[in-house]
Amino acid sequence: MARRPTIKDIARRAGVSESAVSFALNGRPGVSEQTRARIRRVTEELGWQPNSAARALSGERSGAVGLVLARPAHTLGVESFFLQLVSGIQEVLSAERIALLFQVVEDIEAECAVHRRWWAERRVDGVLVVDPRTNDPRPELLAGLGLPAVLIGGYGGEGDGEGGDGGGGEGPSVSRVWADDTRAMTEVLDHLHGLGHRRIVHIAGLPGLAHTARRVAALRAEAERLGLPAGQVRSVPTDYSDTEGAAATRRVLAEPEPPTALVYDNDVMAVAGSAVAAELGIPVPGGLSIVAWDDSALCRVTHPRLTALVRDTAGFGRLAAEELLAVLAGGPPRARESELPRLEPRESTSPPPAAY
Amino acid sequence: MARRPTIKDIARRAGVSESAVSFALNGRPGVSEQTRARIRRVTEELGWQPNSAARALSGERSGAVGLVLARPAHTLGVESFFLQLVSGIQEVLSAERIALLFQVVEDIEAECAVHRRWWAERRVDGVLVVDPRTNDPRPELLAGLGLPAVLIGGYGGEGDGEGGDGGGGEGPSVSRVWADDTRAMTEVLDHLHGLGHRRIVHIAGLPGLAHTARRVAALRAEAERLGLPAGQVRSVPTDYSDTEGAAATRRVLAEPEPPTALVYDNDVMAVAGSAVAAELGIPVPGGLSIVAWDDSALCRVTHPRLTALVRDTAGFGRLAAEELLAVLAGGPPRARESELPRLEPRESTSPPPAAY
DNA sequence: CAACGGGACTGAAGCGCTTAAGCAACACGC
DNA sequence: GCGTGTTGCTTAAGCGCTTCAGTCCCGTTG
Repeated sequence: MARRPTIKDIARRAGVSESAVSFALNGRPGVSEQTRARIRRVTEELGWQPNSAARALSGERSGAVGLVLARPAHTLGVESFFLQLVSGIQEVLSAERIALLFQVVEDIEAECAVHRRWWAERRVDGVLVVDPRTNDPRPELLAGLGLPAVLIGGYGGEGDGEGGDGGGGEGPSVSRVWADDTRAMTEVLDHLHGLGHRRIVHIAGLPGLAHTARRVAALRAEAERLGLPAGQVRSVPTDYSDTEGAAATRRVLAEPEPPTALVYDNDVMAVAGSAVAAELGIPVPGGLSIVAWDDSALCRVTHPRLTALVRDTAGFGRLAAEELLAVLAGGPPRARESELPRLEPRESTSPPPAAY
Repeated sequence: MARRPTIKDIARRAGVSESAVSFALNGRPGVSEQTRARIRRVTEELGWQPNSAARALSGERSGAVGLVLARPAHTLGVESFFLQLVSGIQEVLSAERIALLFQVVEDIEAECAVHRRWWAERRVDGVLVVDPRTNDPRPELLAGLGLPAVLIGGYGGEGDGEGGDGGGGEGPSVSRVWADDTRAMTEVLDHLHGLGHRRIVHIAGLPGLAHTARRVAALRAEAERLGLPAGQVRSVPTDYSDTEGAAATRRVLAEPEPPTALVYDNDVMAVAGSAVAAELGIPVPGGLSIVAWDDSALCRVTHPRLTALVRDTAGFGRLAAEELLAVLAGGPPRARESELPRLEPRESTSPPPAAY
């Protein structure tokens, strides 16, 4: 086990003081180019890397950011969304040598506790917050702690919210990156309506999540605009799991006037739903059209392949990480919109059955 | 933004020295029970938490462990395995207030670089290593750095390997937790053989991974024992992706004498394969039996539901985390076996078609 | 009754780094 | 010749914690 060199070792070898080394390596003025070059050479030779703890202790920066995933264990795992997001986030972070602390917890209370702890322990310089909710306690908590944060998937133009901080009323009080679910949902509905569908059910995700609320609202608004009564076009809530997705599908398909098209809030439920249709002997898309929100391998492995709303999840993660870096650098809170999800038509959508 | 209290604040409020506080809070002797109680009370009041950087700097422990996932981006995401594993790991770690640093990278060289960096920066006290390979460079690297590690999914009783360290030749040179893939594969094959299948193809995962090699070897050995020629029972490699899983399925089903049963090395490929069968009009299980290695929601959402090898992945994670804690506490390297994967028969397996 | 032992606590150093302040050497202008 | 900068470095303090070597006081003991 090799001993790790410190700046003291570098200083000795280069014949200068420790602070000269620190200045040189951090690109600050006060060292001649010549000396700087020599110090850098010695550093290379010794393979020195800054001790993160020492840096954190003096520099007040831990060089790490945190991300908590609050999901009940049974809904974990089958979502492609998450790892893609993380991999995008890390592309940006690791270029800046920032580490990612990751924690999985059961619920949002536990998540808040983790944030408090990280803050108190000075473990992280900032956090990324996923799955924003309606009445989300987290922005307020984080603002209170002064822990820089970026909300991933928040916003819908709903204003600066929690008040106080900003003063002016201009811009959001906490940074966010978001996708325009409202417009995406509108487009999906228009697409299905254009194909001739009039009875459409949206198998929604967890009701408490902000984007679920926005999709539900968008569906209702667009249905109204198209003159479709609420009984024919509506949303039903689930917990995102395959189980509830399948159950909801079974339920609505058993109605006297079943829908001719289903829009699922994630890929897992869409696949589960298409299996239910197969089981019931309902042909897809002949007897039922299916759209999945979020694309993944899943949508491509079913038969027929599922029409899906594709988005660049890794890109979304990159955007979020960039935004967090901007906040850490002292930038003002912003809301940045990612590109609009794109509807990728595959074999699971077609005009409704003629009988209708 | 509240200022975070330090032991100095506690010391002042409790009327003792900082070192008394440190002793009291760390449960060391040298403080009376009375004083200790008082210090604890003040600590509670102030809501103090140790500054992790300061602790790391003096105590030589960072209070964090690392986990790197080296996967090309396109195979990321649809695996339930991973998040389940992490959630199990964290159940154990967070009870000990140990943070998890998580990093996703493209390949194993990048992973090694991350380990080196974490070590040099003293970011982590130890690491968890997933996806062990044949000729894996990581155990040697980590042993060289003196970075405590636990291999997840390694071993098969292949001995202590890399030599040197242990001296005695007793026990492995690095800790591992493992599942007995060999026996599991044997059981799967026996099950299929018992049903009457004689032509069986194993759609394997990445050839470089140690457990793939073990499963392949186990398949061959058991086929031999059962007197089945290598042409009839064999493995074909893939990269675990749905695409290659589907392609391999298509390929073997197009052969003049196609297999009557397929064993997939993960759930995603199994689902993709069952979609290919549907597309080709081959009934499952009537015309083709399918077994998935690793269960997840996926296996339950297809129609028919897939017979799968179930294992307690979160439990596996817990075991790994516990083992890492043991290593950090100075324990000797051990190989701990997790419970044997259990074959959960569902509707995708049956006797082969009578025609055969 | 002085010497001793030990429990309870304090002081100070040190982990590896950053950074404010200090200082020597030199150039410049008047 | 002397102030006034500048440049290029050093010294020292400090981040919050741990830990080791003392110190002090009190009860024992020969």
